[in-house]
Amino acid sequence: MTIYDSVQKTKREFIPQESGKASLYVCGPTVYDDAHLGHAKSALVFDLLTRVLKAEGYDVTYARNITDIDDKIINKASQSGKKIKEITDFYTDAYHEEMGKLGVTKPNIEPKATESLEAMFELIQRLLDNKHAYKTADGDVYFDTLSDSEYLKLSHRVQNEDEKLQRVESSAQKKNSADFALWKSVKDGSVTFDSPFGAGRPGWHLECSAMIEKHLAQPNKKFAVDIHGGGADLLFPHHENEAAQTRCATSHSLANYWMHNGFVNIDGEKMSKSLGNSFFLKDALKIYDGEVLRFYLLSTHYRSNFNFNEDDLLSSKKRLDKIYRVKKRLFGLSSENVKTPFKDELLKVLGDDLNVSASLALIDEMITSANETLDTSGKHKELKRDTLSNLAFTEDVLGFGVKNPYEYFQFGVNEETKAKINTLIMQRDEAKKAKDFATSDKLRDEILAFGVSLMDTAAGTFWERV
RNA sequence: GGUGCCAUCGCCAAGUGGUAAGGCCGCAGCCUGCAAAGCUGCUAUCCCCAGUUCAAAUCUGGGUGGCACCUCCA
Repeated sequence: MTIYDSVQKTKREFIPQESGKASLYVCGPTVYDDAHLGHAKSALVFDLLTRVLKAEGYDVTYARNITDIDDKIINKASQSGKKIKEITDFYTDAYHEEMGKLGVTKPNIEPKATESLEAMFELIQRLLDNKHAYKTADGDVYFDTLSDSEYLKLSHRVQNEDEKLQRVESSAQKKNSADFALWKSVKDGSVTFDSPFGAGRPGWHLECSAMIEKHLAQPNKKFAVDIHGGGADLLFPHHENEAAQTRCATSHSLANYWMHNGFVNIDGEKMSKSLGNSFFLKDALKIYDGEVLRFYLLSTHYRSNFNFNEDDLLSSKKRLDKIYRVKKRLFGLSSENVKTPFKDELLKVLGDDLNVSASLALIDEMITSANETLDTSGKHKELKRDTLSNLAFTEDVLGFGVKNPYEYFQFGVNEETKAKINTLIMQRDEAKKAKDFATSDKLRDEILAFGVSLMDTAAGTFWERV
């Protein structure tokens, strides 16, 4: 497959370091608040990537971290009076639950910062030993950006000379304004971790480098991982700094391929707390089926910025509905795995840097063609078999159409309402049989008032939530 | 100010040199007791200007208009 490498800024054929295996590391959430649509987008994109890699036959090792040491977490703890772990556990659980609803497959490895401190210490020590890091009088440890000739090559940034040579006269005692903390000394008695460098907290960038070394990297390889992913905003400074640390502390570079997903905006504006327009997943999931959100968020190319908009979401839902309607037409038939041209084509377009749009066009064509044939009389045994197999493949690779179709269409309708609707449908059927259309139409209006639509089919009358 | 990205039908959105995928909406028809669903048909020459080429939405230059990063951020 080909992958757009956001560092080389070009599409590159994916060639893993170890034949048949692919390693992927993605920056996960800092668990101090509810996950929003942006977190969902990132998780979905890399979930899709792992699914496609697996479908192409790769043995994928996928790691996504949980940042559970962070100033924001500590602030939240001191403000709320709750314990750190109470907060991080709560948001970690919530994250897992919400991602599950979006159909995001769990990573193979999900390291936490608090469980990776030893690896961080080791990395810091190596950087101190080889003079890529220094201690300040305050007890902080900084990475010396001037010591790394490759610094800023990743993000293609230029630092002007004045800025570069500017000595920072603050209490931090940084040599250079671009230097970043590997270890922050904390003396006020608040949350600290013991380390060979004194009590304090690790720098954010260090986490990822350390976890990659600990869980994924093989020392004799040129790159620590095949692919490193994350949100577009992480390229600088986060990934730049990660790459610098790994490059200077180990014998290999951090990643061979870099992938960055675009941002999610709400009605044209960036989500932010100051604008008060953050769309949290927990709220979105109350209104929309998780799979609808999955479909919508993945419907645009991962590198583009995504503008979340309710009208577009509804048109995405209608598209997903079509998958479920054909599933309904074939419901209950046993499926078998057969080779079809559709599968090859689907994998081909998804293998082109995850061209989801092209894959959706293929799915729509496949469904239309199946419906067209099913509309004509006949058994169509082979078509049914192939369509079921195609749908199963779509479920595996894209995660679309994984639910029971009847339950999908009844999302958000409570049992009491379902019972009422079913009673009314039975009454309407009797009226229809008696050709009492005035009554049956009146009953239909009553049913439609529940916010559902009705479909009379050969197999009976079905309803869907509108 | 520095760096970079983008501009395709009413809306969403593929396509990076050979003559515009797909979806939503809309219109017409088939089907239906009537609907709904499904199916069929119809709907763009690709922001502007100049250039390269036998050939450009796709390459180059200029312009206009959006956006992102440069501070924590998916």
